[in-house]
Amino acid sequence: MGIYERKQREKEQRKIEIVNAARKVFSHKGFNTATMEEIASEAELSPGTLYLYFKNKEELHTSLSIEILKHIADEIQKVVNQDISLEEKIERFGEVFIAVYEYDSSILINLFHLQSGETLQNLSDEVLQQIKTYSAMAHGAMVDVIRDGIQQGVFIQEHPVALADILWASYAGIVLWVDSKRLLNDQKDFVKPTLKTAFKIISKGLKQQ
Amino acid sequence: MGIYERKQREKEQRKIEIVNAARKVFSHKGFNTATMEEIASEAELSPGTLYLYFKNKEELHTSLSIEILKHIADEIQKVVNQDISLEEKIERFGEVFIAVYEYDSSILINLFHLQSGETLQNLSDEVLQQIKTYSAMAHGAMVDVIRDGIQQGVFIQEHPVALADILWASYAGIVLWVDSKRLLNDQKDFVKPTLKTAFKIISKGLKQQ
Amino acid sequence: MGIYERKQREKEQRKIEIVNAARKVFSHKGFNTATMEEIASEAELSPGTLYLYFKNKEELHTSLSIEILKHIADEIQKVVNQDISLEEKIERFGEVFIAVYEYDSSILINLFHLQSGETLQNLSDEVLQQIKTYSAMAHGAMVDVIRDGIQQGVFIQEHPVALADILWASYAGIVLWVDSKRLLNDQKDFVKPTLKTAFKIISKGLKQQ
Amino acid sequence: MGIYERKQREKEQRKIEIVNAARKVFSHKGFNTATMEEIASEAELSPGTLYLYFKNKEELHTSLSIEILKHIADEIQKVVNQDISLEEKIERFGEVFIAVYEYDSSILINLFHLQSGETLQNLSDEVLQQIKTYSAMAHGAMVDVIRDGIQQGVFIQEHPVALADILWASYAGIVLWVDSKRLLNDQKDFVKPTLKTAFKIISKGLKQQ
DNA sequence: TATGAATGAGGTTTCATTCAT
DNA sequence: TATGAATGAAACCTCATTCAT
Repeated sequence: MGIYERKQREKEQRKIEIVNAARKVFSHKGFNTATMEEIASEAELSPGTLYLYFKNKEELHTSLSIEILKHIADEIQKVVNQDISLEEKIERFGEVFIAVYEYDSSILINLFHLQSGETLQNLSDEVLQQIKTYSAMAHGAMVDVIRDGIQQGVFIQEHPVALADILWASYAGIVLWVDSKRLLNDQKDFVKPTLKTAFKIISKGLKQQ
Repeated sequence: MGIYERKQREKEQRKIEIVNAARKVFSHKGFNTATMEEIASEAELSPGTLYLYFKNKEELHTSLSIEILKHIADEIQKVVNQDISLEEKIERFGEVFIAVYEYDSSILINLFHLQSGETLQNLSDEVLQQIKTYSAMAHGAMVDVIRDGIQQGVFIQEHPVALADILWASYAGIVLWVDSKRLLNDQKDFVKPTLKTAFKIISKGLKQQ
Repeated sequence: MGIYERKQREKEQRKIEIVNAARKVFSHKGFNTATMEEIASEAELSPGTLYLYFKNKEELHTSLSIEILKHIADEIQKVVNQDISLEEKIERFGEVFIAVYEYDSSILINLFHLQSGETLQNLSDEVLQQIKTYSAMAHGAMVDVIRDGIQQGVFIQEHPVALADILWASYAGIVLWVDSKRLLNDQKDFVKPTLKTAFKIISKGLKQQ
Repeated sequence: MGIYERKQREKEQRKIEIVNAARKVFSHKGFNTATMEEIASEAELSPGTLYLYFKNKEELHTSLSIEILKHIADEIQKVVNQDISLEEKIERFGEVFIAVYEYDSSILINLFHLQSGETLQNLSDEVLQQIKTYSAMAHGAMVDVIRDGIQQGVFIQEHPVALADILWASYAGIVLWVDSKRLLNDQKDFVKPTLKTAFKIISKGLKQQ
């Protein structure tokens, strides 16, 4: 491994550390309340250093969403590759969202944040493109499954992209909402069963007949 | 009408004007980017005046969500009272969300924002209580329909509160998500058909058999 | 009594009510923290009305000091008229300050406030003149006693005006200081004995031999 | 000197610069009228920088009083260590206050301000503790002198702490008052002789017989 | 005379971002 | 590359004061 590659890898590593610190702080405080200084301190770096790796606060925040989009895309692809029925795959997609939620419950809020006009308008074209790409990847795998299902007559006859959107949105939305109810009610045990039920309903609704 | 009542009504009117101005500005700019000065200027008032009617920026913003929660609760109640089948009611609930979305597409984002931990933690108990109340009202009407459906064997056997949550969350989430795709793609005409499909899927998933 | 006199008297009465309310609020909160709205509310009037009687907040605050200066002048005059020895009069002057302090412990702070450059520079000439006048009256009576004492060889040979200043300042300063120690220590019973001792010391120091 | 010490010293230096600027502006304008922007500009810094060194305006202001309390404590200790009679020490204490007054005539006003309830209630516990500490140090030295004097039968038999309070308060109060008369009368030369007389009176009053 | 809603200037404070070291 | 002190713009919010009624 040449010196350039090593440096490159160290740089990549440092970036990951920052993202991890950022996730911790953004999760805890939310976008507005979190400060760059806190994130720097969590990453055991100085504020200035963050700006060597990220153009500004917004893009640091966005990188969290990109990271998770990548992760979701990967996990969904794994489900697609499994040797199970299409219906089962649809249900497993839901479990991907649950896993993401359990890893960091604030992350889906970030995803929705990201999509809000306020945020989108302030992003650089480059980052916007990244989001579109990874988003498309994650969706793409879903679309494939659905398209297959339609062709085999297992799923209802609708535009597969629209169906993938619906799947994605309702899964993400439900996780988000159920989580917010948990915040309001301070009880936690209903979260997972409710989500399971939700995914069953959606997948049932998708089926032909 | 006495002088007291007139004054009271004027005051109420003024509050509505402020809320309208706030909606316009928050929609356009989002919570952070919007400034109180802009809102005041939109309402043709001075900044200080806003604070005679709302304790701070946060509560002004929240009042938008409360307003819409009230509206949703009303509309859902209207659907409940209609002389149509339970299945149809479920689908009409979706149309309530579409109507809200068409009235002001940013408003559902507010609702999700509102439920995020970041916001909830900064709210006064009084306002928090209001949110819980209206939220409960809106859900309550849904729960009634679902409970009836379960008893009549039309809907699947699950906890009706959980089902209402799922319904609400997936409807709101889908509207939100589909809207964000519109923002990313700059095309609009797929929004409504996609939503319609979504609601059909959910309501189908709810049904017994 | 003509209608003009009655009106005049009512006006005077209203002014006293405002001053009383102002004293209560300023005592409790201090000059900066107190608001005109609070004072108005305490006086069961509207904010605007205060401005019919006082040019601004500063002058309303100053009027408290003028009021107390008048009061001190009166009380000191009473001591002067008593049929007691000059030495005793000097000690009784101290009791006047104690009485003022017991009536409203914040009032001597006001007096010192008043004399600070910050305040003096913002006062109208008219009010400034009033202060000088009443201040001179209060001092005048002291000066008379001291001048007599000097002539009778009871007090030390110094400029009587200077001695009166010293008397006034040390009495006021001690009351103020001892009160502030009370605030820091949350104990109260040492205040009066300490003051008594203080006055004894001063009056002893004044004496010839 | 290592790099850490240099930085530490620079930081200390910067703090002193800010305090100096603050003293100048607060002296000239008083607490309310002075603005942080003015102080920053006087220190040739930006407003934000002040907040790196002081939590808020109140604590910056208070730091002036703490500084002077320290100074007074030192100077009084020096008097205590001098090889002069106890009576002389008492008179020299007065000169400490005169010197402080001549260094910055507004500073004793700050000290009295500080002790007023309005200010004390808004101070952090930490700062409050500092004030108590330095205050106690300054008083402590006075108390020692007085206690000696009582034991030697030179001073009157009273609680030495109370006597120190009286000494402190009358000295500070007199300086303050005499200064305010200067402001009202626009003449200056009577200040020092009056103060001298005052201290003579007090110290005479303290003496046994 | 009294009201009290409205004003709007201006203050404190925060914090993303920069840049000399 | 990393630092972290300094920046300074800009936001929120307060409240003394005014003025139409």
